[in-house]
Amino acid sequence: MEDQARMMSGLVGLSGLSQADVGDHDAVRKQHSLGQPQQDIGDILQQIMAITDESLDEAQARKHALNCHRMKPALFSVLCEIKEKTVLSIRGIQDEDPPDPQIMRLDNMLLAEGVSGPEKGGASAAAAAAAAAAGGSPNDGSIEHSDYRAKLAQIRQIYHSELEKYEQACSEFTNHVMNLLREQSRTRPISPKEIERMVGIIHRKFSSIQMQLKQSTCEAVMILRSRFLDARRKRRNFNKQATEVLNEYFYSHLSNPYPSEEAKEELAKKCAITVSQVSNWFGNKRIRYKKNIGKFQEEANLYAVKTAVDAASVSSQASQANSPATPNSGGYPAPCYTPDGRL
DNA sequence: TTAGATGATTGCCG
DNA sequence: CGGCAATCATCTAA
Repeated sequence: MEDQARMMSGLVGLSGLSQADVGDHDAVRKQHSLGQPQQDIGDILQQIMAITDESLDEAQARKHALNCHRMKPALFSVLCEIKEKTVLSIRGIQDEDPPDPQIMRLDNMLLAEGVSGPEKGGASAAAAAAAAAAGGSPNDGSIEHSDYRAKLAQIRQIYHSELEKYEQACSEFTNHVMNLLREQSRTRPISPKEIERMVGIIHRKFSSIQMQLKQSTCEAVMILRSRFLDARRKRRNFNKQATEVLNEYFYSHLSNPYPSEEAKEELAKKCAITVSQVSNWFGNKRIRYKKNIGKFQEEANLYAVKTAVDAASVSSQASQANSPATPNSGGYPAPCYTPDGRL
């Protein structure tokens, strides 16, 4: 009966019940002041429970006494064993997961984009070079290039500072928990193995947070890339001189406006654009000219005259007869190109 | 703000 | 693979 009362009083601190609800306070006090704990486990438990009822100094003294008790290590290991067999064994199984393939994928991508790799790495330079090669005149290209690099550097900086913050928070928290558990292991059955396991759990939690960071960084990089590498979004009209050169070629080869590979290269060099841009231009030009020859008539005449004048000036023979109003009179190919008229 | 111009892309064909 | 046709996305002049 007395034992029961002791146990009940011990529970008071934990359950929040009032002393009046569980029994005679003075009787309990008397038990506490009995001095050295008895050798049976029930007494030790009782004392552990009773700690909550005592003042801090008293509690510390009692805690120390408990720690020094010769039964303590045995009891501790038994309780740890019991705990291990029940809760932790269940948890232990699901904790053993292999390295996440998702996070490896994200890591690889960030490395490839030059975000997580070494500063100013080759990867980012390569990506920027690809951006420059993707389109636009060299001038615009270099502007986009530096803009792209700046944005990428910004993303990289945010990524690294966030990562550092997470790592710091993780290690701080881990230390805190470890200290707490070590401290509590003096009064609770917490084995080093369990502490280790807890650290593992914390690390997993933080790495899942890190994965979110990596994921959002990847997204940001993808958006950046799509914005800068999709040339359609950053289309620049060719400069006047380039258009002039291309038109000259087109109208002076109206009967067969299909420049050879060499001619394309030549034109590309003259216009400071890529060969594929030349191809695009001719493809667009042919289709649009064909669709509406009338609309291009004036332009055709203009370039016919232009070419004629150029040729005439080379032969140092004035061609006064030619004027925009009287086109196709210089012996140059008339705008006779038709869809079927491809020679 | 908007219509037309224009460079790029995509899908298909021979 | 080169070219055509349709279409997209952006630029530009009015």
